[in-house]
Amino acid sequence: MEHISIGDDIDGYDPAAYDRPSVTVDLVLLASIERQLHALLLRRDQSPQAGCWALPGGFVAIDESLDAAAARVLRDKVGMERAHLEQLYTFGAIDRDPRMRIVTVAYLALLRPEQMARAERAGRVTAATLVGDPLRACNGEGTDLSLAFDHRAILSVARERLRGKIDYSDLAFAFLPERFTLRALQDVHEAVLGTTLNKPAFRRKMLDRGQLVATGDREADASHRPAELFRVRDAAV
Amino acid sequence: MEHISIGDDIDGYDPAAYDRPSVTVDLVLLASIERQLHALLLRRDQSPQAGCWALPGGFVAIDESLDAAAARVLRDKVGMERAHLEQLYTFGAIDRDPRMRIVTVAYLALLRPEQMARAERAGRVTAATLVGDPLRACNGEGTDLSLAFDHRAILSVARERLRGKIDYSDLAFAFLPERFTLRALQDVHEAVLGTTLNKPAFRRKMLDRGQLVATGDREADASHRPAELFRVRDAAV
DNA sequence: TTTACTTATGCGCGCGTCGCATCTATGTCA
DNA sequence: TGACATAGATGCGACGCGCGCATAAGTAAA
Repeated sequence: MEHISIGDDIDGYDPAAYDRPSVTVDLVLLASIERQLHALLLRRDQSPQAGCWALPGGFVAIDESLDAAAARVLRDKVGMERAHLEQLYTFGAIDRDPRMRIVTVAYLALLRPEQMARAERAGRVTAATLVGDPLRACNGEGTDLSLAFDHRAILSVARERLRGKIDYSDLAFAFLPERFTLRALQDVHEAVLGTTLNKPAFRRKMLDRGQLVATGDREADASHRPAELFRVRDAAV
Repeated sequence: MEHISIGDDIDGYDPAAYDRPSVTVDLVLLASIERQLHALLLRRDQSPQAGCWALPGGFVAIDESLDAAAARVLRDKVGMERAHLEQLYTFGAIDRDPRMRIVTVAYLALLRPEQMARAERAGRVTAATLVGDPLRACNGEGTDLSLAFDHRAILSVARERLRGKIDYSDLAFAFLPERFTLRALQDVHEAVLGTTLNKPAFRRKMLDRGQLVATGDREADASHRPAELFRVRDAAV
């Protein structure tokens, strides 16, 4: 084993000479349901942090890109084929995992309500509601869930990222089916921002943006006047 | 060596059992000089990509956080003690480095002009101008520099990040000395955005924000009416 | 069929922001 | 002392956006 300082240049560096961090990806899977943000979590049954809730994650293989690893975890651990995936932030504190040194690249995955419901029915993950500031994760009964490792911080960063991007990007549409009402779009914005918005102003802003196309059809199930269904102009999402 | 699939849970995983990516940090060191963005680059003298220009970087040690690694590279490779450091994005394509599989966490470091000049005088790094869209790196004579690996993509992401954040964060002040004129602040914004801005509107917006404090002093060297010097209210930056 | 209720949709007012043009102030330099 | 360059202030107009209100369009109950 050569003696090359870790501070030396990459050129001439022997990758086997030094211990290196492991690299994982963790997925923050979010959906907007009933004007609230929900995240999919796994209940840990092993030590450490048994009984705590964790984000789905997995190691990055040597022959696999970060994006590919995120897609694989989405497929294998959540049972989902496609979703709006976007890199969020990389967490690399020394003691963030007590078992070994792990650097994790967090990804954000935005789901439609039926995707989240289907993943939950598959039984490997459970949806939790994200509320409050600072962020808490609650189950259906409203009791707080304790989160494993630094996953509460990861969820907080995810929510902050959403809040910062929602009103100038088209990421809100990733939470919605292909055809949706303006009310549903506003619900997504309110769930992400945690506030209420002015309806006529929201309506105008969205329509003036030129990104929405009216389909002429209307929602079917409503017990009131049915709203018009829109879709996104480009094949965004 | 046990046979645990890379897709298995982290629990019960032997970190020595599989090849893992190496983790590095790369630093995008930027300054705003004469209404243009400049970046500090290292000229590679070894294969691969000898003669190309690269970002300063280094491996992340096993007992070192990502932020600490970035600070260490800043100190050891650039000779700089303190700077506004902020994580940018993590690049993990399989073939981004031909020597080995490397996942790199890119950091953004914002420098004041005299910091960049001092680092350049130290002789290890050279400043290049970032111009155009898509981004190009030019030397003093205006000829393009060829960048190593995926470092052009990293620089592009850095510039995009700056453009997205400059008008709602206080990152512009990291480019400026403690006391500065409104004209200098506007120059920073124009360098980052690559556009020209309206002077009275910019002035009003900045002053109305309540973040600036007038010092009462004025710049000294001007061959015209000297502008007032301001500073940031909080010890931001 | 009528009536009450709920929600969608459209219209108009007012405020604050921002771009633009213009004017004044204050320094240097010939 | 006057030309010149830039700082700094002010006023006008367009536009975005919050907000209230009127109206339309459905359902459900009487």
